[in-house]
Amino acid sequence: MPRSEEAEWWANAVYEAIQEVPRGKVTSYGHIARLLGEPQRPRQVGICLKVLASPESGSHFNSSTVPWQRVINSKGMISHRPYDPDLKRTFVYGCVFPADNYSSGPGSAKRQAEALAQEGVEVTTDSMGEMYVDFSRYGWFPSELPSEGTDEQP
DNA sequence: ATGCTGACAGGGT
DNA sequence: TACCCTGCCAGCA
Repeated sequence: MPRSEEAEWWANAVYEAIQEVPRGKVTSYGHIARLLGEPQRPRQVGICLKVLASPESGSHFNSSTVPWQRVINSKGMISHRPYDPDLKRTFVYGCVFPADNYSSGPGSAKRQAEALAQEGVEVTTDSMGEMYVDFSRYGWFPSELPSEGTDEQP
């Protein structure tokens, strides 16, 4: 979880940007980073999603208010969520958070695919078991966030 | 303190 | 095409 003020700002910006992704569309971690003017930080976008709160937490941004399922990697693939069942935690990146966290932990990649299918996005599985979305049909890659650019005040 | 992990991405070989 | 390397950065061992 973000602790410093800057990290807090970043996480909130990431969540707000993701809320702009329309239902039935998908974008990439890297694109969210570019929209926020930080093209070098796609990983930190993934981190924010990983620590996204559960709805029960009472947090403003949580897995029911942020369409986390609409963010996939640049190859159009639903990213893996490494998980070590023996450790009873969702892998090694610092924060230990509950394995039943809806948007992360075991099975969350499948939940992501299901959530996408539910909003009309076709998810295909290749011979390796990897799940893909076709960006040419469902991709959302605007050059700017709706709020910026056209709407600047002098 | 140091080293090493990642829900990533782009460039180089 | 398929790796490999390099930024990126918070939190454990």
